[in-house]
Amino acid sequence: MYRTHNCGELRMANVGEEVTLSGWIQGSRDLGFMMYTDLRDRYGITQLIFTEENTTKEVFESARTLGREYVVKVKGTVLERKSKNPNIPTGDIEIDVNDLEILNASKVPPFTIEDDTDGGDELRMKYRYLDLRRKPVQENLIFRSRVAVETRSYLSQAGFIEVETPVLIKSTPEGARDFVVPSRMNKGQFYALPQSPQTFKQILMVGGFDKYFQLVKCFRDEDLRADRQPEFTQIDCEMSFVTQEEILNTFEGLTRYLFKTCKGLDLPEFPRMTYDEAMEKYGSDKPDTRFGMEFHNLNGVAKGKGFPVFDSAELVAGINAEGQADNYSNKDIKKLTEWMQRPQIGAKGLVYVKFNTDGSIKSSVGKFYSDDDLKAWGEEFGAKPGDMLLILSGEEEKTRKQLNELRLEMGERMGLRNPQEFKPLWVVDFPLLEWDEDTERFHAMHHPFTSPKKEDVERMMNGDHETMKALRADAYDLVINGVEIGGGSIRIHDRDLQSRNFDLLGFTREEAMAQFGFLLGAFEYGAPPHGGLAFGFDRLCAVMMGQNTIRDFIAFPKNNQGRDMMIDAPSPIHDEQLDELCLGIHLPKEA
RNA sequence: GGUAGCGUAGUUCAAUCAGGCAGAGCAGGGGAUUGUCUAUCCUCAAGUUGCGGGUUCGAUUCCCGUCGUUACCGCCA
Repeated sequence: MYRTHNCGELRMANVGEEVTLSGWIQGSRDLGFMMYTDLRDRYGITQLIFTEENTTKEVFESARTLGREYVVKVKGTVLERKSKNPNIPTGDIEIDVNDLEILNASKVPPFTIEDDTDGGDELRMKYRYLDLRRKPVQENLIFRSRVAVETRSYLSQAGFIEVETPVLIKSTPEGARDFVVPSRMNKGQFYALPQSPQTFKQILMVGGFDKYFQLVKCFRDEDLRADRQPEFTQIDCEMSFVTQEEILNTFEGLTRYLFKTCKGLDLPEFPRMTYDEAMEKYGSDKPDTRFGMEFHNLNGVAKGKGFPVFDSAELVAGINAEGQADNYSNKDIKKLTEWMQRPQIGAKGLVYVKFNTDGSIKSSVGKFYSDDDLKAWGEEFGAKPGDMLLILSGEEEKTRKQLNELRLEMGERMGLRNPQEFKPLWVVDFPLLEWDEDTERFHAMHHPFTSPKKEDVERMMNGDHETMKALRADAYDLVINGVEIGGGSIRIHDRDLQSRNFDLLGFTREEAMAQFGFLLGAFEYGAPPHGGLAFGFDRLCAVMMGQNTIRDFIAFPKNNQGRDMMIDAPSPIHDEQLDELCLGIHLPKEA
């Protein structure tokens, strides 16, 4: 028997017991006449003690040969410690070892297996099996498991059926780039890995499974970020005979349940905000509502006073950094301005107005505006003495985007983005279509099966080009703390409306039939009204734990270049494999 | 595809600004140590400064290229 207990469970109550433990050597502290060794497994750390008095010479000498990460089995007696360690649960006891068996030696690991490791990202990924031994990574994966279990529990309880959908499917032109898989039996043809099980879950609705869910891997061949992996997991759901309202309530319920059971937290309200309002007040379709600092439009009070930059701008708008007037010297503001002018943000400049606590007003555009003018601005914001307005101007969409970055940065600097606080938000009424200037065609903002709002259907069937830009969809996103957790929509279940949507998206009838004929076909056999949503499962876990990278919630993640550093994938394949698939490699020529 | 940063001992970093013997913490080896707990003290070892080229009497440092990596922008229905 390798163990009678794990390394995290022995307490004072066990004193005197003969126990057997197995685990990894965390480290040793050799005091000469006696030696302490920490034995670790995923449950905790238990201290082993070897002394000249009580330990046989053979065992003691063997113990001195133990290196970090050796795997051992020990037998011994649980003792009460003379000096206790209040920092760990097993800190009151130690094991007086009388038998030590080295199960496996270990090379010296390339980084320390500690909570605060000295290992960089690259090493940690290459030696992921060592990184996985670290407590923070284990805690994240255990948390993820918990969230998965509770998700299944909640949705099953609510009558949802978990159905698996295929991973080898068909490439579709819309959306992200597909990962493709060559077919040996169908030479020259390819499967694609699903970007999401979208069409399958809709088919399941036609098939009568009126409540479907799945924890499912999705694949998108796009460039990566800290919160984006080429393969990721969704909580994918679809329901029949429901309105948007019922869907939002169902998944608000799921979200509340997950926070309650996995974090012990009761979430506050799930307010609703239209896409237009989010863009206007926050310049983002995923605003962080842990803090206010909403945009205020200054077109009315700032234009027509002779400041050419503002006069020629489509939008003049700003935020109020409350109480920051004294915290920002001219130098600080210059730095902030330079930060805003980085190519990633691309602001032309930044105007400030300080309402100093002594009642004076200071502004970078004081030359053009009287104190009374500036006071009028302050009134727009409800600014108090000590507040500082930060104002941008320019083309409307760009300015909003830049102001969003500024707002988030100021929120960060002012400590308003508390990782322990959770503010959910439904953003609703997304536009149905997005006009792409480059390709001169419409894209589906959500996906091509999204239904326009009922009141917009008539206009969609008959309207002109400009009308199409203004169509709203029954599409919604759940945002928590400025992170898009997931989204969904009511789907089109009518074949004619779906055809019209394909028309607008620039599909010919033939293309639509070739790509989605199976779905259009299904819609001719009594498709129920349906809708659904999907949550990014990895992201949800990260947000719940207040972290902004999803990598440590995935056991074997890929790096920025989409490489698995541990197994070193992707990799070339043998010529025989290529031949079998009738594939040739044509690398791009060097420039 | 782009922008920015990083690449130096097993590892995390310093030295690079202004070219002149490449240094520290941790990890590792050896020793000491009567209650440690990421022990402490002494000591030893550890380097193709990512790679290639250029400038220079001399390059870790400056320049060009390249590769790797991170964050972000584009992209991600």
